[in-house]
Amino acid sequence: MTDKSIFDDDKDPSDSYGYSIPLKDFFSCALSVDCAIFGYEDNDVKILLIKRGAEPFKNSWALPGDLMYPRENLEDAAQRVLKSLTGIENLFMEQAHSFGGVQRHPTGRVITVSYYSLVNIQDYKPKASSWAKKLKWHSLKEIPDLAFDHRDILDSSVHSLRKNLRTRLIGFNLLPGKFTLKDVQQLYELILDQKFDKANFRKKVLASDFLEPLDEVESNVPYRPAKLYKLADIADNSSSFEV
Amino acid sequence: MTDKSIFDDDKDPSDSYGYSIPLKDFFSCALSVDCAIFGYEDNDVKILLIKRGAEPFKNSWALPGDLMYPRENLEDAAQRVLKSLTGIENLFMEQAHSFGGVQRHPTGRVITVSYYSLVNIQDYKPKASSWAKKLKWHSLKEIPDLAFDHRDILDSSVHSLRKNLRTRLIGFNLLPGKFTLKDVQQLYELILDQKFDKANFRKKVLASDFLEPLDEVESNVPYRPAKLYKLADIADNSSSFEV
DNA sequence: CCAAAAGTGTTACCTTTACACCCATGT
DNA sequence: ACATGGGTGTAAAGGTAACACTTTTGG
Repeated sequence: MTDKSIFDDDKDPSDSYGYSIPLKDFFSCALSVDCAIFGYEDNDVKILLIKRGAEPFKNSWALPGDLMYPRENLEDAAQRVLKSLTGIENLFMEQAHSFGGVQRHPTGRVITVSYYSLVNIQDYKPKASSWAKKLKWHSLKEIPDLAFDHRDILDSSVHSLRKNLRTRLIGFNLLPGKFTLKDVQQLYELILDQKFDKANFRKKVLASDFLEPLDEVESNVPYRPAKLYKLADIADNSSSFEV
Repeated sequence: MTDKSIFDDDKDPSDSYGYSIPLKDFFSCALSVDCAIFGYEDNDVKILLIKRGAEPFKNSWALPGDLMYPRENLEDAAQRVLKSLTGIENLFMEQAHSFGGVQRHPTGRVITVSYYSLVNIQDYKPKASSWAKKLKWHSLKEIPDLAFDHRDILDSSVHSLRKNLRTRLIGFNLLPGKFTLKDVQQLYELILDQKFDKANFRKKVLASDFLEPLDEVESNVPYRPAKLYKLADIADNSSSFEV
């Protein structure tokens, strides 16, 4: 690990061109990426956690995350790490926030960049691999103690999620390929912790043209089956939808 | 600088606990912070740039930014660097985005975290210091070539600024201590590149309770002087204001 | 027929928009 | 008096919220 002496002579270099500590001492940090993958199932929003099989924080639950290679783009690192630990590939993730507390990693100075995304749990069957011992979708209502400052990272990701759900299309990512309008409404109510009027919610979501009606309805329900919809092809991440 | 060999044996470590390259090789990156400080003057939004007096990109214009010490919090680094290069102290800055392209810094692997803030140019008299040779408020309309990927960082900061201006209070930071409603409107029109109806804009901004009227009016104007306002004490960064 | 949830129409209310008009001041 | 920009009122248009209602299914 980094020579401890680096830490003992931080001085203000601002009075000269160049630096008062050797340039190489600045190049002693590591970067990591942490992925907050939200899923939706049983009318509940869940977060994908792994059980760490490696030190530090061995056996603790944590967000899937790992060190970035020195010659790897941040985005590539996020993709690689997620795939390596959970098997999930090619998932678009959005950068959320960077965490740079000095003491946040016991091994040395590690700054982490968090990414988040939303998936429908039915569509992904993640499987623990590499040093991830276990993997589980945890309800946001019961989050265990997490490694490092992952609780802060998770909270910050939830915040980004809520903020973006109001203005962007990302919410639909959580739903299965075919879904009812009620599913959409329940999802929004759950994430935003807010009730919507059924008639008005439908009008708004249908008016947005993001949904394409299918010639299909629910089956095996003891009441009038609801029409099924899919996400319209034209809808992309830049489309806006205000609830 | 970092031993080149680190870069030549990046391998996928996902098949074993631990890593296929020595742990210390991960700790070979540097972090930097870059500050996008927006100012407002003469009905124009400007960005504070420094002329670099040190390699690399010596003599190029750049956002004020520098390497973070290995034992320094990110936020502390942002404050220190801004003060060191421009003299501006205790300015609240918001984290915007992190940039981690492999080739973005010629010296080695440097990931940068950008921060931004808004100030009223009248209130700050920044002065180039440390390795900043010169310092200048540049109109956003005429940005010179910038060092590193600072153009991308600037664009991303402008984007964050616009996004937040619509829902948060930050816009008022750009204004002097006393200002007219017209000043507010011009600022919003300028940043959002959009015209607002005078009567309606006034109603909205006054209804928000963010402004406190002063017993004072403009002077030396060849027409009816406008009433002056100041930002109300109760208004904080969490207050919302929708234009 | 009933229960349950899907799905729709109507109205009252509120906000936004557009625009006209009056007001205060320096010259 | 008049030109200039400050400041205000109002009515039309549009969107939102609330709620009652009809429809379709399984039992």
